[in-house]
Amino acid sequence: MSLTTQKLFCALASEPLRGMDNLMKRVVLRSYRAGATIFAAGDRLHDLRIVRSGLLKLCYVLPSGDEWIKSLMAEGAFFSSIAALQPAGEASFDAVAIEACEIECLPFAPLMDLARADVAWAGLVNELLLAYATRKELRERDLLTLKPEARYRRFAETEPQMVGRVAQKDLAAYLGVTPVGLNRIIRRVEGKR
Amino acid sequence: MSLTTQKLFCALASEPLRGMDNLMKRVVLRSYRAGATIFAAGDRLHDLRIVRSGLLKLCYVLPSGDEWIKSLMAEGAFFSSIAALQPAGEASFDAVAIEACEIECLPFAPLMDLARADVAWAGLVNELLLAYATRKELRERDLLTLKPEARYRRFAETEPQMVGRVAQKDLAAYLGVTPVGLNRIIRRVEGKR
DNA sequence: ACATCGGCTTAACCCGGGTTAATGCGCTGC
DNA sequence: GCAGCGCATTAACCCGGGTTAAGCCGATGT
Repeated sequence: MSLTTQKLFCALASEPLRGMDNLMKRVVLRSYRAGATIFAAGDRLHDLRIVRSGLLKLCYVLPSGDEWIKSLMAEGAFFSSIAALQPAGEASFDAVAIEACEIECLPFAPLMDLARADVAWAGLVNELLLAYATRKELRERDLLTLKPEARYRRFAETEPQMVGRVAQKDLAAYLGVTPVGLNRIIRRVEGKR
Repeated sequence: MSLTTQKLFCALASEPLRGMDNLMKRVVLRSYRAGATIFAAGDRLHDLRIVRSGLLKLCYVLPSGDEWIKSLMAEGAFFSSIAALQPAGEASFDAVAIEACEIECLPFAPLMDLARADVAWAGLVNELLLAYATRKELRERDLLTLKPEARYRRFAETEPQMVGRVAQKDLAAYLGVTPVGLNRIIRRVEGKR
């Protein structure tokens, strides 16, 4: 079977990776229905997760009950909890399926064993972290320098296919506005056509 | 001489690092006066930079001339441009000294050579990226889930020594409000004592 | 001593998004 | 078919921060 994980790794790696086939045997495929919780804040994660199909959200739920979406992950994306890499680390956010999802789960342990023994694998882990850091950096930039309306415009431009896939309230939580606020923005922006 | 860079690496490394002394010989110390530009958006960076003393800001300057501060870096912090790690990458932000700074510059090339040859060094690079990603993640979270006033409160609580070190306009640019707006917030918050 | 300049303070007005609430619509389950 | 629920829509009102502008204060240079 052809794994999305393997495609991802091959695309990121700058050198051939020995032991790929053995590692791929450790991948477990899990399925979730739309709305299902994939993991919750406080959980210990022991694997890297790669989206084979579907769409999910990573979200912070505040004590007040408000939900803010950290990221939206679609086919080909990978996620986990950075904190969970630390020995005593727990996820600080929830992962919830928006559409039905198939997730490939690759345990950290054998990946880290390879990375500790083989510089090519260590390089791959590096690329994964680099890709992650780059994503966070772009998002930080948008949140810092753009107002809500500009954030919506950019999202609609750069990820048009996503606009139809996520509920408006989720998009609002992702952009950092309330659902009512986003609805107003959409009406205003789309009205100008 | 004792390098901040070496202390940082030893603190992050999980295994002994062979060749540390040789690498440290490649470190160049640079000094900047307050207000000096350390690098500008568009520059190619070829080194990792570690703050030995002083305080600086990394900032996006928009076409409109508005400046937003991505991060504040004080003694012991390290920075560079993630984009600059890519072959054709340029920094997307400016680095400007707030106080007079001494910066240790460590060229990427010998560090990457070590990382490609020695898994212990690859592990260190991993830790550096991990620390960076964690920082970005926390900031993203604050920007997404907190309103300006709450961001100021958190900053004043978690980094009280910084409040006196940075100009109010810089703190405003860091928190994502205008100087006038921040001044209002401070008056409001401090008034409640 | 004086002029200059940048940053802080304050005030007045504006506006975008928050809040609350009512309405309608489509989906699900019975 | 019908009840119920969650989400989108719309409206009214509120408020925090943006904008503009004026005055002030301290540091700097002459």
